[in-house]
Amino acid sequence: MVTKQVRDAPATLESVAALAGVSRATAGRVLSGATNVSEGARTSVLDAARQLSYVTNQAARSLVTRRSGSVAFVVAEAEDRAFGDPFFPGLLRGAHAEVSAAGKPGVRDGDRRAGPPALERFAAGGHVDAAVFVSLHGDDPLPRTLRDAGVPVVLSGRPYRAGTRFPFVDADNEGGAALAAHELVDRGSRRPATVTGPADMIAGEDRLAGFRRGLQERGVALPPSRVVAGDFTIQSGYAATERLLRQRYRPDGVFAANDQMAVGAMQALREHGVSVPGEVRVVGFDDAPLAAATHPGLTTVRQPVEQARPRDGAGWCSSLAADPAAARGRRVPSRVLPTELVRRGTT
Amino acid sequence: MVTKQVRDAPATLESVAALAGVSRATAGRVLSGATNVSEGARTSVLDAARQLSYVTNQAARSLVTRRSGSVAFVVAEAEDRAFGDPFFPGLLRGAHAEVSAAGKPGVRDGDRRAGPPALERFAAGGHVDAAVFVSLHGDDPLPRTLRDAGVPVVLSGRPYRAGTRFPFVDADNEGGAALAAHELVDRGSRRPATVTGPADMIAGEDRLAGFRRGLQERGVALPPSRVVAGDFTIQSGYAATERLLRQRYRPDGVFAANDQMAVGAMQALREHGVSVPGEVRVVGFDDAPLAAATHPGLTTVRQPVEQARPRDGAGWCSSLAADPAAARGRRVPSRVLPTELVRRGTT
DNA sequence: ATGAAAGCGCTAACAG
DNA sequence: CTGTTAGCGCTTTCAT
Repeated sequence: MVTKQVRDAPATLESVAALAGVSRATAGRVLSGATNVSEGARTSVLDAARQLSYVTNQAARSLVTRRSGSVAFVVAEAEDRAFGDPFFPGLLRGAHAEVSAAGKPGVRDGDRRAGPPALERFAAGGHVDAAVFVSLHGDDPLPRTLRDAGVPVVLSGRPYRAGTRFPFVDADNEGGAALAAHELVDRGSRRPATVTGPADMIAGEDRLAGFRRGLQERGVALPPSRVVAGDFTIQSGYAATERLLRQRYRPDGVFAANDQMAVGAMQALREHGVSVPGEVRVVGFDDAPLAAATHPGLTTVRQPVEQARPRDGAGWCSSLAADPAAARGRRVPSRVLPTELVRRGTT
Repeated sequence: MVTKQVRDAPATLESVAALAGVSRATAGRVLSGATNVSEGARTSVLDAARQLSYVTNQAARSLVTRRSGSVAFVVAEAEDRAFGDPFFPGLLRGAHAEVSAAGKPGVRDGDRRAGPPALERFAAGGHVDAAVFVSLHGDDPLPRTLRDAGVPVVLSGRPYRAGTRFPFVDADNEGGAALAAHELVDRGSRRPATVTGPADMIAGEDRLAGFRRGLQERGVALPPSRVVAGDFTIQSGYAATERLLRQRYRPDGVFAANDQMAVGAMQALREHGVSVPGEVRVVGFDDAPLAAATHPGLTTVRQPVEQARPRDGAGWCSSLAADPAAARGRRVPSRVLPTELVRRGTT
């Protein structure tokens, strides 16, 4: 007597082929979408596959194709900040959307706590077809290491050292910050100030540079006393703003390099009895969910972190994920995404 | 002339064995940490491996062991909320910490947007050793589907239907909410109100139940008019609180079912000129980073979402990840993690 | 258009 | 303790 073993024996190409009455090769052709198969064979294979609820064994496939079908999402960030920053999940989400749109089953997200060696081995071990680096600090060697190991690498955010020619995708931080400067001045601020991001992050630097340029274009000065350092947290925005308020000539405008810090700034302002936007105007950066939730709503610079990506088949990790071979060979072009001012109540 | 091909030919067990002068089997034993190998063999294999910078090919290994070494992290959540909620990255991070501590290389995170069939196929295709479900709504069928497909499943959060016996890990939402009720009353509130979470999330229900119980224990009533619905967003907390403030007898205490809503509540209160904690006391839930950043600091109920996990070798996905075979066979015990009140300035 | 056959790199018996 | 021998399930020439 023959017993059907459903649970214990997952369907294989072999079994599907048998049921369909064709060879394993043909079954494989059908299931991997080759064109040169007769109609008859195709339908019977497809039927058999459905009947056996066949799913292709990725390990076996990877073994021969030398592709894993997933891309690493590496967060090179102090633990607390990465996960605390609302910005980061958006990126993850965008990556997801793109990758799955490209027909890849999932994103593999790495973590640096295990230490570079672990990650390196992981990536080099054929686990991933490519790696996306997010929120890089300073001059991290890991991207280079991976690239040297043959893994295509894309950076989210402009690389710190101009020398290392990695393809990247970034928002136009510089241009967006200039927009913020214009807004502040055009609304009447004459003594604008800024709360910067951490010095080792290129996004922070770019935003400061852009803010400087924007003010200059409007003929407004930015003395060093009105540039205070933050680190992208709410608390740092609060503290930096308090420092600003202690000055003899209080600023009448604050550009915070991200929304978190802008929220902290608003709290400090409110507690010191300073009206927003009456006495001090505030502009943030990112257009995080938080920005729409403050009262008054925070005017901010939107970057298309996730919104723009799913619609955009051309760039970023989608190009990587969709065709690792191409990425491996050709250059993936870098892209700078446009930013725009979202005017709410704080200006 | 012989040319060394470093890049194009990744080292295999074969090549390592050859260089070390042993058989492939012995090399394999060494590299997978078997004990029954002579010192001599061990060192020469290790040397050869280092020299060739050998990394084991996971696909090949998976093919034979039928293990992938990764666990799925499935977020069954309305897109916006999952990624907007600061709570969620914490979970991801906790999962990461546990899984990598257990020697697994990474977490595979799934997404439901591709649709259940895709995810199902993915998980059933031998891609993952287990699946962790996060933030389940209502009575989602997917966990059952996966379990039926032979994938061990663990739920983060108590399952909606008591009937389905899935192992889960959850915070003591009920107990924590009772703590919040006690705090409010003990600090002087006599007309406490609550902003609830969405009705289809068990955590929201549990918190409401716990709040009810806590008040009852203090002999304080909770009329239906002081129970308003929110959906865990800042905005909903703001709106719900405004509704509360329009009532004839204003509440003198608000328990929001999460910190986001508590922040919204504080905004509404402030805008209506209501002092916190002077006229109205506020308590949140989660102890999100946001809670420490408000002014005054938000009193809230902390749940050990991530903190407790890495230290705790026994539970949750660590047990899954560390030993999928055991999980597949035996029951993974469910666990309810303790909550505690974090007193800041709003009570 | 289809089948047969040869591995991909690894692990797991099984002998020695 | 070590080597030999089989495959895991799939893709891919190469014939047919």
